[in-house]
Amino acid sequence: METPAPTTRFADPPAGTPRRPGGRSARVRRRVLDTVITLLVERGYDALTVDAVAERSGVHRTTVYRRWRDVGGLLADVLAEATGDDWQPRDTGSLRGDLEAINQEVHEALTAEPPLTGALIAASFRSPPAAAALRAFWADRYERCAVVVARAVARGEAPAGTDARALLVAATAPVYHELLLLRSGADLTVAAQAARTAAVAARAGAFVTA
Amino acid sequence: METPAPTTRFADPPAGTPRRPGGRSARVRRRVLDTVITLLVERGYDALTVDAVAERSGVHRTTVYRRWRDVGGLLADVLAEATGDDWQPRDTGSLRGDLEAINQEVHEALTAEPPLTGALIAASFRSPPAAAALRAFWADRYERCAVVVARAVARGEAPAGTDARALLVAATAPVYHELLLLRSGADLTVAAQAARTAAVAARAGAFVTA
DNA sequence: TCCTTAAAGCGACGACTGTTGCGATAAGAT
DNA sequence: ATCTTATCGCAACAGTCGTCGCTTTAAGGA
Repeated sequence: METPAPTTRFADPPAGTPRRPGGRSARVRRRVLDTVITLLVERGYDALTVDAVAERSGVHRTTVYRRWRDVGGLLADVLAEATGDDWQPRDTGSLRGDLEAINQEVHEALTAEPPLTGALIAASFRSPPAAAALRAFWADRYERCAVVVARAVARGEAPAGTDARALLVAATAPVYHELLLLRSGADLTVAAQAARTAAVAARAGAFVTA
Repeated sequence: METPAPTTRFADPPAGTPRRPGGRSARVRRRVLDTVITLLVERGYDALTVDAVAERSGVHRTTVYRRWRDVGGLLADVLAEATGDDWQPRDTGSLRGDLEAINQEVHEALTAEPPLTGALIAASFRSPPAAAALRAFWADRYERCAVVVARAVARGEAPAGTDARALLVAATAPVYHELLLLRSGADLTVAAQAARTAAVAARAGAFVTA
């Protein structure tokens, strides 16, 4: 004659936001996320299973499944934690130089071993939370890079009204495309070439929208 | 006192190339590949398991596993079959128009429902055969598109020595980037904008390598 | 300090994945 | 027509994935 026990717990917050975020939950979260990074670095993406994370971290399988649902959820949480860093684009003195510097970092991230970025992207195709986290990460990055365009406009390297995002996408997209999709064994010249092209197009006013 | 039976069959050709490609093997292949496409269209990528394909096609699980190994192998075979079509880029009379037409097709492919292209790309991150097939497909497409650049050079819209592949990648990469990675709800203007930018850069000689 | 109950731990389960050994069938050569 | 053997069908298996009902622990409020 009591109220029936709820069949599902954790109804409202789907993952990562316990209503008692204190001591134990915090410790569990920390141990799990640390383990995710460790496993990813040591054994790569394919070895990153929920079971492996659970065993290695000493947290029970069921707990991981309930709080993070799957590997994508785990990666999303790791990524969310990493998004709030203090990264800023370098200031090299020219638009082309700035874009080249950005593209070099993109190139490094995409060719790093183990392929952490690649793992996140692969996961984003299977897990909506991972996709959302990655989208947020990139939105943040592109926003911070807008200052590069502002500086270029101030120097007269691009006309006023230049669409910063479009310019940045044009500069970086070829690097992602070659390395991630076409998987050509592209070296750093791709990064430089794409940056140069975007700078030329910007000067010609190709990114002025209105 | 006979030679011991080999424990593994299908040693040399890993997939899809039986040494007796005749009647039965051909029928099995056809039924399986048709089923892959059907399932992909009807239920999407996540429902595309080896078991589902086996059951639906009436071919035994074991046979599918032996010939195609996994879902990636199945998709790779489907893709290989689709690569040999007679596709050609449209001739609109201008570089910008040609690039726009190409980008429109890319846009369509990436936003099609169900997301067949997306499924292939997702699979390419997990299966080397699928990745190889996709790479071959794109290499073929970019090669066929080179004629667009040749026409542009002939019309004087780009200087001689323009790197066709670099130009085409610059034109198309932003569309893939926005739709696949950034997942912004980008409409066709992205396609047009990227084509326009690439055309401007080409005219300015941004793709002349030497 | 005590109480309520959110969250973690536990064991078992059904479903699915991929493999193996063996027998049955038929492709392709003679 | 006959024979060899590549390929397919079959059944059973271990391993993994994700879930569920239940118990135990401890977070956070009184």
